[in-house]
Amino acid sequence: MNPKKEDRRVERTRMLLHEALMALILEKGYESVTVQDILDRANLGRSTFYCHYRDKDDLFLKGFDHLHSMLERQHAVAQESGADNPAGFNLSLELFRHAQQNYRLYKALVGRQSGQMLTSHAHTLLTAFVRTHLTDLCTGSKNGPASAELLAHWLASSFLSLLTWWLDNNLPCSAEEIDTLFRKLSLPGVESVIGQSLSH
Amino acid sequence: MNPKKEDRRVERTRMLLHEALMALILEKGYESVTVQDILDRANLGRSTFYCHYRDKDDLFLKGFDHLHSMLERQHAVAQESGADNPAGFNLSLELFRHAQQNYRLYKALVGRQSGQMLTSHAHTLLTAFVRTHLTDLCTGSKNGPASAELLAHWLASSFLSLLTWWLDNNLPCSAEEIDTLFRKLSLPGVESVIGQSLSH
Amino acid sequence: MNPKKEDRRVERTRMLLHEALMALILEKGYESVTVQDILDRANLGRSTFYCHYRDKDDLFLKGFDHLHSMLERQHAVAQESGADNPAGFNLSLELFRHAQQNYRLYKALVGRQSGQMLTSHAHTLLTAFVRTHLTDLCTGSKNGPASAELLAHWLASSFLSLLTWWLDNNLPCSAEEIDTLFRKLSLPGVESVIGQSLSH
Amino acid sequence: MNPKKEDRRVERTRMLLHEALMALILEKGYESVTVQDILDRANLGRSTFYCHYRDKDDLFLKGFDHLHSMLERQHAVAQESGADNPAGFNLSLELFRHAQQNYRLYKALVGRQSGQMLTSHAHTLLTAFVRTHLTDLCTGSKNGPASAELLAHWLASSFLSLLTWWLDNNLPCSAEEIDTLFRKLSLPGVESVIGQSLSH
DNA sequence: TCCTAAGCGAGACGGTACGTCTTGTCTTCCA
DNA sequence: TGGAAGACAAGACGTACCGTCTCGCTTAGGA
Repeated sequence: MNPKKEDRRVERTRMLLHEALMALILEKGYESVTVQDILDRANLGRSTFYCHYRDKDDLFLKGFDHLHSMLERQHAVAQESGADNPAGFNLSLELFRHAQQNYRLYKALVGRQSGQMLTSHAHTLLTAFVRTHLTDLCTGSKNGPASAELLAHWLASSFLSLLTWWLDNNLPCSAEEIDTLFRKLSLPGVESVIGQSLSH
Repeated sequence: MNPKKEDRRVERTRMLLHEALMALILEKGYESVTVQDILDRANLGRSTFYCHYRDKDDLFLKGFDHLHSMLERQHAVAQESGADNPAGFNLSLELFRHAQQNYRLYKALVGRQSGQMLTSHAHTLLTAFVRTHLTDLCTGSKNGPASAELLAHWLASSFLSLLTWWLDNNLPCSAEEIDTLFRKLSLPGVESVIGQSLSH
Repeated sequence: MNPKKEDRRVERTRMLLHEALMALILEKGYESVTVQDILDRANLGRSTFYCHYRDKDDLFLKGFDHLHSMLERQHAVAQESGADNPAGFNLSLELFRHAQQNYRLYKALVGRQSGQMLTSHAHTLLTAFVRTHLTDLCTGSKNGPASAELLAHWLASSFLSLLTWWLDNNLPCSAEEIDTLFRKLSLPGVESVIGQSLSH
Repeated sequence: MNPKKEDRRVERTRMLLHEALMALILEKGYESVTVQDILDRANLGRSTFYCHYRDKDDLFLKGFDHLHSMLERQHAVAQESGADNPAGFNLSLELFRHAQQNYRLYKALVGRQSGQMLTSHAHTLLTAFVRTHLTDLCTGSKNGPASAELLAHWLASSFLSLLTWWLDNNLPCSAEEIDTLFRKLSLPGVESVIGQSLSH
């Protein structure tokens, strides 16, 4: 009847673990962080960790889940606001802005220290997202469906490349500027391949 | 004058180790491969391994060295053949071709199974290479030197993205085609940013 | 107040390790016993061993500690029961008896198979013990303190020599008999050197 | 017919190895000395070592052989000079003198640093030697042959105990004095056990 | 004088044990 | 009763020696 207190404790424990991991990633890089490191930092026992998470990766990816949620929400918004911004490319700006607001978190999750795991996870998600929106555009063009897959893959890489650079260089410019750069770099290439102009 | 039998033995041992690692990467992925796995596969003793290489990563990266050598040689050729192909971008086709010729090797080194280590190493090398050739182009344009750095970073990502996709999808098209795609995707973006046309 | 179950587990683990070592010493001799042998015999994991002991020697010497404790307790008893038995020589009989009662343990710890380490450790302890009690006797005699040191050293050797012989020959006589022999062999020599009669 | 030069080289090599080992024993103790240490010190190659000796122990024991020879020669002399010095006890003085003359060698071979191996080897030899001479004395006495064995064992221990102490304390007294001590300590005990006076 | 056998340096090699480290499970304690 | 504490098994790691081995170089006695 009163799940409050207990859930609070659980939530607190998870937050401690999450924050310990983030702090440690920024200090030593993802790969060097040990489960024991996290435990020591969070002042928790070993079993507590494995009670909540399957392993280090699990804890790490759970911390990434709200990014994914945002991606989904962004998708909905993009659909509402009409197709005037094809390929969901307005997502990029939102992501850059979100990264700016949660600088330290993003740096731990996506930056040079983060290991490849999350980056490749994010790459997969982004690719899937972009692919959905590209398939329409590519139909009818001379490029087969392989090209849509490839384009999605490439666009995700392109975006993550800029995001990573931006974070690892401590946000040398505004989110709007880096987003503009992303569009100026990526869209002409896409257009030249699908032989069709994108409104940007 | 006579590198003799001993060197032959050493060379044979290193080759055995190298090939065992490559085979195992393709089977189980880089991270899962154990030093003992390599030893068993190559029929060698533990100390022999550590006599030649510091650890698994060392062996792996040594196998990547001739790629680096090729990059360097390619650089020399590019300089000789004239600047008609600015930014050294003819390198990309050579790399795609080389990857095609050494398909299995590249797949082990760069593909999905390879872990991030080499990819990030390759990224660093490519970035450095491209940066050198971009600096000239960027001077005089409105973009500061930071942009040259960023462009190099982005171009390296773009290239590796296509290379990875190509390898992981079992070479669905010819090296020339994937290179054309790379150029069509990447160059327009670069031109639009530096505000200058590249001959391609 | 409650040392509880956890400590029981630890105690059981240590006992398993200790008994495995003792058994293996009797089978193959101390030097030939491997940490892995002990682990296999005790059905324990490698890290468990190193969690409790620094190395094989450590485990071995810890098993010797209660002998040392007994030596200390014996010392107390000897002091109580009066100086009628000078030089603490009644210790010898107690040691022989204890060895008889813990035949297999002593054989592993002190016998031919035990390596030199414990023997020399025991020698050091015995020497220290005897020295303490000899110093009084030697003062006033013509021998300097160096002689007390030497006598202690020699007595310890003499005792260990008989103990070793007795154990390695599977207790060919009773503890009382071997102790009598020890006294008949050792005390006359001591008396002849310090020029003073010992009640025996 | 003329094995000269080659044997000289061989002899020189063995001497180098032997002296390297002795020096290293005095520096670090027998157990800590590595075959590689010996090789480095002697400026010899690995195979050279194993060409002459089976292992470190072999080299060590070979260095002990002339002590054994001396024991044998001493035995012959003792027999010639008559049985006026029963039990070959005049050997002890010769040994102490020899040890004094070859102080550093003995210290390496017998001292605290030497490991147990040689000591136990020497103990075996001494025991055998003494046993031979004791058997006569013991026959007819109330003690069975086991006692002769035990007495030999004990006498060897007693002698080695004093020798070790003498060497490890840097020869605090003359060979004659330590020998006198040895006899004053050991012979009364022997007499008291075999119930028979020994001329000393 | 050349030849041939040996001693020798150099060091690769297979193997075994070491002590360290990290992981994920499992058991027990305690609030 | 469920979270905390931490003992435990498992097994990879990189290091240290060992004893074997193959290979040339050198050197000296006999042809």
